[in-house]
Amino acid sequence: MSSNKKNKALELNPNVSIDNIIFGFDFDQLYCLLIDSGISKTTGRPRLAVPGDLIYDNETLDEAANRILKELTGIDNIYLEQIGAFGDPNRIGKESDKEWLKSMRAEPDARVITVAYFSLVKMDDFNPKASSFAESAGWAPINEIHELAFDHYEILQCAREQLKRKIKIQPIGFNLLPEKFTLSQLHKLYESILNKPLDKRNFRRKILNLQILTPLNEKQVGVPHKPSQLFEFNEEKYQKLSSEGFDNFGF
Amino acid sequence: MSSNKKNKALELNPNVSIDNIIFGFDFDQLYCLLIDSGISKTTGRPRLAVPGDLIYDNETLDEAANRILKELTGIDNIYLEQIGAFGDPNRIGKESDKEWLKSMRAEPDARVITVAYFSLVKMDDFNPKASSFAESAGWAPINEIHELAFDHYEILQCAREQLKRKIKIQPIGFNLLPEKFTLSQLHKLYESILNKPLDKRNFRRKILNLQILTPLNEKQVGVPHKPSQLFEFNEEKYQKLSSEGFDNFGF
DNA sequence: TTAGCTGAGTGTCATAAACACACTTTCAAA
DNA sequence: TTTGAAAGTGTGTTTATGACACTCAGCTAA
Repeated sequence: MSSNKKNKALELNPNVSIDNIIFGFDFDQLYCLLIDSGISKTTGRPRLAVPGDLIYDNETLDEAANRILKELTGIDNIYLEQIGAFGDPNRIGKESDKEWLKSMRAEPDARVITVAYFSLVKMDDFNPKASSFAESAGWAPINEIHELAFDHYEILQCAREQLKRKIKIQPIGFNLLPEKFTLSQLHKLYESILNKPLDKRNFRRKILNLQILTPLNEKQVGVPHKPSQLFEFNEEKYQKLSSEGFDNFGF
Repeated sequence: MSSNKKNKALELNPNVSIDNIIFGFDFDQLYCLLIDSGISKTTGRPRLAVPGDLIYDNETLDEAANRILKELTGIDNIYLEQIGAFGDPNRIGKESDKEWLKSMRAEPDARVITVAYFSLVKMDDFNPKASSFAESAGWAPINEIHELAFDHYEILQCAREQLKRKIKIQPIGFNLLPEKFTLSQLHKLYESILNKPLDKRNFRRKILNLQILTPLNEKQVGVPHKPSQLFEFNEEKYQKLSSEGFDNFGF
C-alpha cells in the first residue's frame, strides 16, 4: 500500500487515476486530444485513449488534472472542470487495455477508479506536430471518434453532455477561441457544442444582449467576402453580471 | 495492496470511499441523514458525519452507494446520483477525524479519495428511531447543519447546489414525497430546495402545464381548513415528455 | 350556531423572451 | 465587371414569466 511507505510525496496511488478530455475548436468543429499508443497486438488496430495518469498521493485531484495537461501539452492555466468518477470494476476489461497496462504500470491488475475532467484549450496553443508528443498525440474531430480504450468513449460522451449543459449557463466557450474572434466563429462554436443549428439573427441578439463582448476597431482581412467585425470577451462585465446572479444564458 | 491478493471480492479498497448525502423532506423543510459517532475526545463535541464507507474491489461505485444506503436504512431502489470525487490530500486532516479513523480502519493514514452521492428518500421510509441505528443516525434539518467531519460540510453544499440545478430540469423532487401529495406540499418542497419563495399561482400553473400530475378523486381529511386535492406523479407522461426532449422545467 | 382562523384554490394583465423568416452589403478572385 | 461567399440587419407572432388579491371549505372554540 502506497500510504504505508515513508515518502508519500513521490508516490503514485495505484487505485486512482485522472483522465482528461481536452477539447479544442478550429472554427469549424470540435476536437478532442487523443493519445495513440500504437497498434494493439490483440486487435490489430491503433489503440486510442484520452490522456491520463495515476495520481500522486500528495496532490489534489485538480492539481493532478493540471499536471497531466501540462505534461502533455505544456499549457498551463487552462479551463478545467471535473466530470465525475468512473469506477466500474471491469472498466479495464478489454484485452488490448490489459496488454497496454502491463507495459505501463507497476500493478497492472489493480482496481483503478478514474476521476474524469474536461478542459477547454485554444487549439493554437497546442500544435501536436510541434511538440515532443508529435507521434503519439493528436487532435481528433469529435464526431469521428467511435471507439476508445478503457471506458474513455463513455467518458467522452459525458464530457460532451456536461459541456452542453454548462455552455447554456456560463460563457465558458470563450476558452476555446482566440482573444479576438468574430460572431460567426462564436456562432459556429455554439452550434458545434450543442450539435444543432442556431438561427443567426437570434444568436447574435442574445449574445450581444448579454453585454459581455467588446467590439474592436478591427476587421477580418483578406477574406473573399464582407470582412467581419472582431470582438473580445469582456471578463470584467461578465464578472459583474454573474455575481449579480444570472442563470440564463439559455439557448 | 488489495489488488494483489487472491480474494478480491471481499476486499475493501483502502483508497476509495463513498459518502452519501441522504435528503429527506417532512413537508416543511429539507433534512439530511447524519451519523453521530459520539463525543470526540479532541473537540469535546459530537462528531457528525455523512454515512460512507470504503468500497469493495468488486462493486461499482453506484453499487457501493446503494449498499451504504441499504445497510444504514434498509431502503432499496432509491434515487441516487453522483456528485463527484473529492480528493484533497488533507481532507482527513482534523484531529477528531484522525482519532475516529484509527478506531475504524485498517489503514487509518491512507490517502482516501471519496466519491460523493446524493439520494432522495421518502422520510416515511426511514424512521431512525425504529431502526438498529437508533442511537447513531438521525435526520438533521439542513439549515441547522454548520459543521461536519472531514470535508462533509463542503460535500453537503455541493449536493444542495446540484439538487437545485437538477430540480429545475427534471422532476426528481417526487422522490422526496409520498405517492399521494398536494400541490402545496410540492410547492413547499420546491421552495425548500431552491431556498426562495415561489409565487403560488405561478408555481401551480407551471407544474400543471407540464402534465405530469394525475389528480386523484381524493382530498385531505381532518385538516382545519379547506382540504386540498391529492395528486400523484405520472411517470408515463413524464417519460413521454422527456424522451421528446424538454429541458425547461425552469423556475 | 356561529364567528373566526387557516390554508386551498383561482384569473388577468403587462412585460419579456423566443422563434421564424429574407434581403442587402462588402470583399476577393476570376 | 461579374460572381461567389459570408456578414450583417429588423419585424411580427407566439409563448413564457411575473406580479398581484380575493373567495371557498372545513375545523375549532366560544
